[in-house]
Amino acid sequence: MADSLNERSQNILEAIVEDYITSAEPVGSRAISRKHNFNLSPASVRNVMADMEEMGLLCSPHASAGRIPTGKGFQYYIDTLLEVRDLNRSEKQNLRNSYRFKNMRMEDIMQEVGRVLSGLSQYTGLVMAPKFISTVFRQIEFVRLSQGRILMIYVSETGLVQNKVIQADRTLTTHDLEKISNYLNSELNGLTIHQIRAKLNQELQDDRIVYDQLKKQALSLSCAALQDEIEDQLYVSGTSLMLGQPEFSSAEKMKKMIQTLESKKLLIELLDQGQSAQGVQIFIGSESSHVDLEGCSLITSNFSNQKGAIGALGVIGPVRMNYSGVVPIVDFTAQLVSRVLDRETEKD
Amino acid sequence: MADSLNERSQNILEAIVEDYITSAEPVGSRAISRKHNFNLSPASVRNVMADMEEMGLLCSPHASAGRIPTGKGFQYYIDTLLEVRDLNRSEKQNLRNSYRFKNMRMEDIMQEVGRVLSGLSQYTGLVMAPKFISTVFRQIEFVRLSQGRILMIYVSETGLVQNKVIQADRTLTTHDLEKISNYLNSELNGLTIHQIRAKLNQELQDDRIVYDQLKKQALSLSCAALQDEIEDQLYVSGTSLMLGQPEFSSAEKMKKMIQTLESKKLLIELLDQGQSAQGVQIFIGSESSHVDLEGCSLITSNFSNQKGAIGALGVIGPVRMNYSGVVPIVDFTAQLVSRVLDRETEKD
DNA sequence: TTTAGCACTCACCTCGATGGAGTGCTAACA
DNA sequence: TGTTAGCACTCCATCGAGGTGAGTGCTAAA
Repeated sequence: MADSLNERSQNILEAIVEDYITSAEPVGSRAISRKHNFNLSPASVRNVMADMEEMGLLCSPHASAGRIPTGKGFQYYIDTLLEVRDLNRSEKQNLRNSYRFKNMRMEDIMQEVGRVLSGLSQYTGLVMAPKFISTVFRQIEFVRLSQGRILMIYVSETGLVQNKVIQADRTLTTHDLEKISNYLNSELNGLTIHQIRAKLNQELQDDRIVYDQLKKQALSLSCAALQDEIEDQLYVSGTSLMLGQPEFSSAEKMKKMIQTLESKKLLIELLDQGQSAQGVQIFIGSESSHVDLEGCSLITSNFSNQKGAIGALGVIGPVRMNYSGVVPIVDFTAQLVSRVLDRETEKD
Repeated sequence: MADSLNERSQNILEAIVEDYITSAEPVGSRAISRKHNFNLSPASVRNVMADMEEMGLLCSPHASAGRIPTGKGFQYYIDTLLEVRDLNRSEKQNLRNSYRFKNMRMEDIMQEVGRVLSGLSQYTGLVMAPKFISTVFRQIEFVRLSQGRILMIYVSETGLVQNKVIQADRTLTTHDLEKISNYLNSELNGLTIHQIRAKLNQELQDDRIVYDQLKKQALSLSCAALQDEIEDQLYVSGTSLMLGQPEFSSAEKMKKMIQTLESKKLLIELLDQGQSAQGVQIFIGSESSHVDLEGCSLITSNFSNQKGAIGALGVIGPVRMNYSGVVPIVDFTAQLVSRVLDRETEKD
């Protein structure tokens, strides 16, 4: 995309981005020429900077301030210059020890992951629980509520509990429901929601089913229960942590950020977008993408167990984020969570 | 508590509080004497104000500013001067129409209530779901996870689903679990958790139980499942709304507020405190109570169905809150929610 | 091609002056 | 005795002037 830079320009861009990441202030030519020993005078650095400003990689808030990287500048840095090292053994062990998953519900695990992510990164942690449609069936139960409504409780193979209220035939007795759930539990065990839906559609076509009362009721109930999507669950933690960053020092910007995090919709959308990708992804909320995320970056990774229950986790913070520090944490955490999901699935 | 005020002082205090509620700025003697037709000169008003300042009901941010009510001043206003009118029929109908509870899960209802409360009040809505211990048993199910862990799913009579992972005897088969849950579902139906715990303790004393394998297993499992508390669930909505208030105009204060709302612990504590009370309660977070809530007020009310499932809802905002507008909303919403809980319980 | 030098720009800080809102006090008045 | 007009006083907010420092762009020399 950007015209390619020669090595010197790259070095200078890298230095500017990294200085800016730690200081959050415009970086001047003198600082660059002194701190990093390029053996270049400030004047030379200025020339390079002027070129990069023209290319749209840098900008200056006003005439006599230093330069700050633009969204495009950060993008270039991330695509070309950023070197992400793997965590070493003891770092991995530390990270593992940060997480306490013992005897936790799936919900608690997700929340814990968010909390740790945000604590380690000092930004805001995001975790999207495995999507309903990608989960594998383990068990379903029905509870009769008043007025013909039925509470459906679905447990996925990883122990994720989701529930939903459905309107159903008033004549169904508790005993009927029990028979139906028994039937479904034996029929659907081990299938993904995807497969289940295919199966349901197929059986809907089958005329013979009208003769089997139980099957018919089971079919209509499971259609109501499993055909529609269930809303994604997004856990946001450490909102206040991120607000310590200088980019949110003005009350105005802080409020906007909170609004964005609170509505969740946009975040879910973004996490969805990276769903087909493998490994860590970085979104930069510059002019291009959504207005509400201007000035923010999102580092995410998917996690999934072997059967394919797909969720996502990550960290959202200012564009001026410590990428080299946060990326490996997000990456390894996603691997850890994937492994935990697999452990849940294990038969003993 | 405060030395009683004569009528004129009361009128002036009321005027000051109400002016301050709408303007968020210190109120001067001239404004009071002009806008409200007490037929008093500013000088007279000043005399009264000076007295009330001495009594601790007012204070002035600096020598040449007007007065603002202190926490104590607000307390006096709320205790003595505030007149809360009931909503009229059409207002009630409007409020009823704001809530869409149809085919919603308990969780969704709680969330919806929070959203509407915050939307109507322009402050932050809080809803604490009925406490586990106060709920009435409807159904329990067990799902085997890996490594001898069992997922317990508990549904209360109002349709509130709670789950928990317990460590149990590895030898329990799915079939055993089914028998146990059937047994428990018939034994415990309609009992409160309170009653169930008493029953469990009693049976633990009973030696004969060792001879009945099923009963023994059921007992140990339900102890693990129902004996401990389950964490309270608090729904917080409209955080960003409240941040529009001028008291949070500084980034510093905004951040503090977010932290308080995010940690939830303190809020749950406060909502718990009002649990024995009836009707609407108002907490003023002045010097007396917790530091984190300085400058905030909390308007809450409990809700409960006839069987006693107790939760709480309310609104948190700056001390300078529109009490006369918000109190009736909180009050009537609590009544509505109570009625919804009862409807859930109804047999059809 | 690089660099030293220099003029220039602009944010930021401080300082002092000004104006306005509101108070407290005092003395006069009903 | 309570109320009020008048007045001096206090303090904040705003504005503009002036100085400072960081950093730039340009030019000419090495």
